[in-house]
Amino acid sequence: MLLRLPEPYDFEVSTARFRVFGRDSANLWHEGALHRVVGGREVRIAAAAGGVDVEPLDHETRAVVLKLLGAEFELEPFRAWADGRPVLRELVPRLAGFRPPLAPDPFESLVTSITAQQISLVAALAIRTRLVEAFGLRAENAHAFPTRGRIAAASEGELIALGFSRRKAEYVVGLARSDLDVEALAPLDDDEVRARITAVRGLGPWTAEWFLARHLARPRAWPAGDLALRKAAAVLYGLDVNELGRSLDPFQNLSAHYLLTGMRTP
DNA sequence: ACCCAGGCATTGG
DNA sequence: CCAATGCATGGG
Repeated sequence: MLLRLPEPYDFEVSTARFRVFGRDSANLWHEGALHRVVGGREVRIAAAAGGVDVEPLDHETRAVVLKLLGAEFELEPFRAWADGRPVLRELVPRLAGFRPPLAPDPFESLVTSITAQQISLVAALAIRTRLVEAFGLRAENAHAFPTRGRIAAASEGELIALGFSRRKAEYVVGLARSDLDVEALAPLDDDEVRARITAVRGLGPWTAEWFLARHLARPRAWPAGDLALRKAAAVLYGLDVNELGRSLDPFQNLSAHYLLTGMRTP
């Protein structure tokens, strides 16, 4: 079934994230399509004219796939705004049809960020995929991301055996067992979300900001502590990342995604 | 054998 | 309050 997305939409460019860092068993690139488990069933998402082909497509799947593919971003105002600006004026047309994908699930988003703290995304994904395959139920080819309950029931030793540092094993299990209500964050304003997230051990400013950016799709989210984003600010603008962030208001989130994707898409 | 890679908590001044 | 330190893996 066709699931429409605002045009232009380039599925290959938009989903490159799910391929370039290695095998992602929860967002699996398989036979030219993106596979993800929704409600226990494997869903196949493929390029199609006017949007994507989704099979099977039910009510829940529609919502998850729209979230996953970043349908909620308003790209038209961003493109118009970017047109008058240095760097983005060239970058946005070069990545025409790029719509940043999102993490559909809040717990998954936070755990994914913990795995990616400090180490390369290739190393982080290798570890995360081992976690997904160890604790997430498999459908056909893809695995569901492990549930919070399953992680809460795991031991730190089991995570260490998958390649987590002792600290990160504590963070992940501790988050799963914490009283943070991740579903309750969505209606809160940016600063309140930051405060609730950073109150949890192992979740710092960088993780909070990526949660705002990649799960809640907040327009002004700007992970200034991000190593790759600091490099992009220096290389593309010759600016400090915080200065650049202020100059990109109110489109910091989309700008960050375009800058990072542009940096690794020659 | 190094060194770096999309952080964070902890410790010591 | 700011600087230094350890962390584990994958790739160069």
